[in-house]
Amino acid sequence: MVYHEGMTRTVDPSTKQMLSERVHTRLREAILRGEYAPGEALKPQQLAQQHQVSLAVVREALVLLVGEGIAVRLPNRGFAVPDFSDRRWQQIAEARRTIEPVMLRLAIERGDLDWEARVRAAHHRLARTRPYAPEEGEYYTSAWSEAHRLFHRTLLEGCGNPVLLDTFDRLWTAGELARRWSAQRTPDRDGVAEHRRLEEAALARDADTATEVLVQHLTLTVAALTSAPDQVGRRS
Amino acid sequence: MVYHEGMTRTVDPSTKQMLSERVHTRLREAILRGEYAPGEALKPQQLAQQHQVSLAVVREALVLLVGEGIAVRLPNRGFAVPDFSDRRWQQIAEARRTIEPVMLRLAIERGDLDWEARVRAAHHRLARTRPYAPEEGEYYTSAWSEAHRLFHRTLLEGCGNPVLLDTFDRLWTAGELARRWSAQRTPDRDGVAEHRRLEEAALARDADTATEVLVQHLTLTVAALTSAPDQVGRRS
DNA sequence: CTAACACGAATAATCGATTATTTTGCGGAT
DNA sequence: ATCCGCAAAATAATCGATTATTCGTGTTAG
Repeated sequence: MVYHEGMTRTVDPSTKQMLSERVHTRLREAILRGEYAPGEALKPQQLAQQHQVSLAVVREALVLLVGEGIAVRLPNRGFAVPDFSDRRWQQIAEARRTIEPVMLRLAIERGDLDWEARVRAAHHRLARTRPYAPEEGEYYTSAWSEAHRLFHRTLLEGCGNPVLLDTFDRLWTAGELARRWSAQRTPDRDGVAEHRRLEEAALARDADTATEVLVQHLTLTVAALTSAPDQVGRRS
Repeated sequence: MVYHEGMTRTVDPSTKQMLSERVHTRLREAILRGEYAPGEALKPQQLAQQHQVSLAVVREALVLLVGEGIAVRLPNRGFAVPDFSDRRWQQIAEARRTIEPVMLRLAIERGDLDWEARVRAAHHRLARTRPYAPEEGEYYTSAWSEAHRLFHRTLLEGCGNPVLLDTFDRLWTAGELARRWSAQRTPDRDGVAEHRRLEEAALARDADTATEVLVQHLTLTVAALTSAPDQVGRRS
């Protein structure tokens, strides 16, 4: 009796992922990267050909994206990238202003030494990452965006509640998507100082100051982006 | 040339729904109704046969459920109902205690006359619906559960922020799922009085009292269900 | 007797093709 | 010239079947 050598015991870890997961991840990144216009249709056939997979796989990935709020679905009319309005972006920002300060209080109250260390690490990484790539110019670098997200998330991770952190993740993703298409580009604000003050207040367990800085941080961002073009354009 | 009579111009609104949506809804209700054990596998083949649809449809519905947190997926191992632990249930309850009071403050601050009217209507409906069906005994009636959800949601709808309300919906659903399998049954607490006090404080625009009552409402529920059997069993 | 292995059955994931719906383009009537 | 209605094409939704992976079972080497 022949024992075949090509046993499926040892599998290549790189190819060891579901097709739909891979397509989902790639699509997610593409949308978040802004490679699609707001409202643009996501056509299964085109995507299937583009990614060399079947319709079912693409469809699965798209449904997953809908669940995440990164795509929308119109019955019998296919999938599309959501076209978030400025209004939507303000709503997301308000939701963050509503939820994150309370989470931060919990985190400051409960965070342990490991949390403190991770906050310092995340802040260091953020502070040492250049926000803009001079050559690319367009927008934040992906490295900075990720460091930014991780700093805010790490800060809140002290609360120790995965349900709340999941809520944060959702809001952050929605915000990234909406921010990309909002009317204004991000102004040159001193985000660096704000982040440092946030870190210091949190590690000093000064909840009042920390939440105040956080609210201001979130308010300034959205205000500068949408409702106060005067500040940016300096009219008259 | 023959013009076929069965033109698709006039469509029956009842059958005018995507198959996957219908299966998704039915599955969702079945799971929330507790027809599956925690951790039980959701087998596509079985469900496809049961609902008289193809695998792809069931699969789509299941992916959608995963996105909602009502099902989990293990790569190459299929779908299953999540087995929420008591710990998870406490985390969800804490998340609600964290988020909902702030939302309620917003609602009380912003709610208009229409909101007031809807709050009264929702409370009336809740108060006049019998929580338990004597014959069924097992659990809350679905009518009461829905009225309960709608009362809490209507109360928060005054905030006018769909993003926050979406967050509420998620937490509520997760809570319903987790509560069903938590160790304790719901004790005979005077939820009726709590709801009335909540309504009154909200309509009186008394944010402090309202949030206090809400926090207590949420705390008592989870405490009675999980961490304080003493209160229920009255030991010694 | 234990434990690892091979084999077969069950189930998950994927695919290619079919059916149903919407969109598009054309022709005719007002 | 514009609008309405009917095909034809495009695209979405669904299906049945194929391939890949895991799980259960019996067998055999140690």
